[in-house]
Amino acid sequence: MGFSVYLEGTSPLTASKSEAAGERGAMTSIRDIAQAANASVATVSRVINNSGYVSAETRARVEAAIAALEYTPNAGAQRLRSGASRMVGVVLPALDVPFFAILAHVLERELFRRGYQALICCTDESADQEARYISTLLSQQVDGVVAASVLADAGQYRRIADAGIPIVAIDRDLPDLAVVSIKADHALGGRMMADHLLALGHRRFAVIGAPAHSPPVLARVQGVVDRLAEAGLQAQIELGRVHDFDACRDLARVVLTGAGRPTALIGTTDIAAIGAIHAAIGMGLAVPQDVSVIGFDDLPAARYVLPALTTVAQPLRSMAEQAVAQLCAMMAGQALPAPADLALKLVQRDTTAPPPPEA
Amino acid sequence: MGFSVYLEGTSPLTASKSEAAGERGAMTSIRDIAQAANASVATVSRVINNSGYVSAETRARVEAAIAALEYTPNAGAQRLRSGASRMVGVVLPALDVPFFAILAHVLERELFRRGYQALICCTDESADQEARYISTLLSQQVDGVVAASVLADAGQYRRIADAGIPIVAIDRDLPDLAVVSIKADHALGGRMMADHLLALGHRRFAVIGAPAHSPPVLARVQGVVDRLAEAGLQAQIELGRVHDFDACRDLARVVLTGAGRPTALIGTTDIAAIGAIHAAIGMGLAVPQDVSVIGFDDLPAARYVLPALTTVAQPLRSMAEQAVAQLCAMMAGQALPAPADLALKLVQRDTTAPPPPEA
DNA sequence: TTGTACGCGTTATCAG
DNA sequence: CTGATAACGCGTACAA
Repeated sequence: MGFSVYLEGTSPLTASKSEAAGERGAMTSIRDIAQAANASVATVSRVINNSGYVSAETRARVEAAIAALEYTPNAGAQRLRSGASRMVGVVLPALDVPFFAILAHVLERELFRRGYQALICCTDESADQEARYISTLLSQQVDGVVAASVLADAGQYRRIADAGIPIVAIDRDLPDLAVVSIKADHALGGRMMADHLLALGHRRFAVIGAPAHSPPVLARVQGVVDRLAEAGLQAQIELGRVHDFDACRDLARVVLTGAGRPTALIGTTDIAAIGAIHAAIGMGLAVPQDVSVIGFDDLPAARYVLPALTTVAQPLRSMAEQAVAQLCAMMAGQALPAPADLALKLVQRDTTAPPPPEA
Repeated sequence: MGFSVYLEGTSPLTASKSEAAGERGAMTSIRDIAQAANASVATVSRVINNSGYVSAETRARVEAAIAALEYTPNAGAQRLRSGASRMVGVVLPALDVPFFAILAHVLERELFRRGYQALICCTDESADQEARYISTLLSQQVDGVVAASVLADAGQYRRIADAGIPIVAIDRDLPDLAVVSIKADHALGGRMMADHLLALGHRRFAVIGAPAHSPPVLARVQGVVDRLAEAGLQAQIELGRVHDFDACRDLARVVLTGAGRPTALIGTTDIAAIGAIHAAIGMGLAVPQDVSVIGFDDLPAARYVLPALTTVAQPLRSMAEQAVAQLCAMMAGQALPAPADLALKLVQRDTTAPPPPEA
């Protein structure tokens, strides 16, 4: 009876609370369902987390109450208590660029499959933005971070690493931070582009594209340069600052206008190559009869152009999958899985052919 | 002196805690900086939130401590305390589809600009996934939701609405849920496509594309049908289930092979139209001399194809901006801003021309 | 102007 | 097997 009196003392309070559901409906808490199931909060917690012993009968009562009251655990409270948020920050420059959109898509999907929510952060290539995003991620206590940012400033990521949060870098390095870095061999990719065109018989090359501040892009260019040097050849190189269709097309136009017009145009990306195709055709040149064009990435757009673009495919989706696998291992404190290979592949379509006879 | 003794009593505890920073570094809390600044937690909180009175001197000390200890507020605790998470759920089918990627990009950027973190959820068009995402959003206590999902099952969103969380729908309706819906006039868009081709003199039409379960797509088709009916004409209609380049190309190929070949192909989206161009050219037909093609959306890819695609542009970015503006007003409990108009625009490029003479 | 103390919803520890 | 209870970090009445 004394027990009953104690309950009566607290219940009016709870009643008045559920009454005040006016604006932001007060969440039904573990306590509400404890009361409804005639159990203690501890027992309810045990049911929810499958931890400790709970009799089948009690469990049934609790589960019924959970279903009836449409209980949803409060993630904020769980996080406060446990320190883990089941959230992962995904930092990238933009989503309206297919390369990063595809990356983000696969990352998000794989993370969610394993019970993590992705916190996607678009830095717009602004260091300022990036710093603010990092603060947010810290504040949100993310359990891990995937960084696909192009910014050179690794300083911000030090704050993450210092907090003991594991980081995986995609398509870039994060020097001095003990992290995993997932990326294709871009220098090799450059060599592959040059190789293909050399084999077709080309001797006059130009490399056009952007963005010049991106390490992967520069690595590709270097690969081209190295391979051509081995053949005793050089390339005209025109790199722009912004990675934009129009800008790349204009770059190609300049290259095609100069004396000793190249017979092979190497785009640093598919977009650059597509711009080059437009430039050539706009000048009355035939692709690939007058000029060959090759790209890099093999984005969906590579198949949309006519003629369809020959390009070097990057295993974007595998990269994302592998990044998640590695990060999850780090977050769980397990041994890192062996890195699967990220082989590049030449995809020959319709924009490359032997150079015209007179060249 | 008694004061000093009191401090000594508590400090060893704090010291031992910061020592145990082993695995997941224990966050520096408001208490740590209170101690460092020789102030109380209340004062520190006041400084952080700019609420209540704080002397300039104290404020300076506190801010110095915050900077020195690299304090970051614990979002989980803030949320637990305040009930607001400063997070917004963004539910869409996929990110590897440019239409949604662009939407997500602008939504994310605009939300962050206003202090909200986007929680991007890709449902992959699976009702099951969607339900699980909704649970997560509830669990995370998001302050609002933007839904661009294609799923017809509005039932899940009732759970959100029931929790008193404001919802804005983009590019779809959410019937029976008192929400704002941001979308272009797709029926009018269909009419515009038909109008343009009729004005050029076309009389034999086909509509091809996907996905057939998308209300906006169906509205466009209906617009085409209505406009053609006014001209006493009909169209052959072929809608597929998956919205995929190859599938759409195959659809167009079938249409172009049949008797009474159409002179005008209307794609339900840019991707469908691009597929149609490939089909036509692959069959030896010239675009636009033999067959005209028009698309819908004006995605970047519309400019990549050759010839460049004539299409009806949808103000994607304005839609996203407006969705955020509306949602923020709802979350702040303010009056909804007047909806700016979302005018469609015909973008004439190189895939439409008068039909061939013999037609 | 500043400090104390309570409670938000959870989980984990400890008694029963 | 189950229940009471102490934190987690923060914001805020209320007291000083």
